[in-house]
Amino acid sequence: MINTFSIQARFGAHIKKLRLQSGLSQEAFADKCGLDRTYISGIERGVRNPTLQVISVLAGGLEVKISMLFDFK
Amino acid sequence: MINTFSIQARFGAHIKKLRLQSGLSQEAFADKCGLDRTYISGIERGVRNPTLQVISVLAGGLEVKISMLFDFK
DNA sequence: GTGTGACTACCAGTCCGTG
DNA sequence: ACACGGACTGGTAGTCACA
Repeated sequence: MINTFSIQARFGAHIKKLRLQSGLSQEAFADKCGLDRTYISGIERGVRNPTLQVISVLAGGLEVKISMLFDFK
Repeated sequence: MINTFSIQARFGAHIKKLRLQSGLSQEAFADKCGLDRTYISGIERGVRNPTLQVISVLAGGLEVKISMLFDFK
């Protein structure tokens, strides 16, 4: 697959930024998304590789379009 | 997690559209991405739930920004 | 050139906990 | 409120033969 490494790290950092802008804690955000709190933590730290469905859910939880989650790069 | 519906189908359709606009066959596209042809097929048909890393590779193969892969919706 | 079912190894995602 | 760990289950990555 040979990847494009820090995509997870950059994605996670961006998610964190958007979450903080929404004034949500990781826990509140996780609840809103219906995901596990530790999983959100992992995503933001760049150690998780979320699927399309999860990315979609994250966008929903942040109340933004998916494309906005990729407004870095 | 409760599924946010046909996000996969819509994503796949959009990938297909972008691929055709690039004049690539599934095979050529798969080669360019370093992925299997049948895997691309699955994504375009909406039966696969690709991860962030795969999505990143797809964007690279199409030579577009990731956010452009979500320009639907 | 593409759709599809089946397959194994590995990871996505959950749940328990700690500091 | 968050980082980080271990253990677990189901789903995804990646590939094949065949239509």
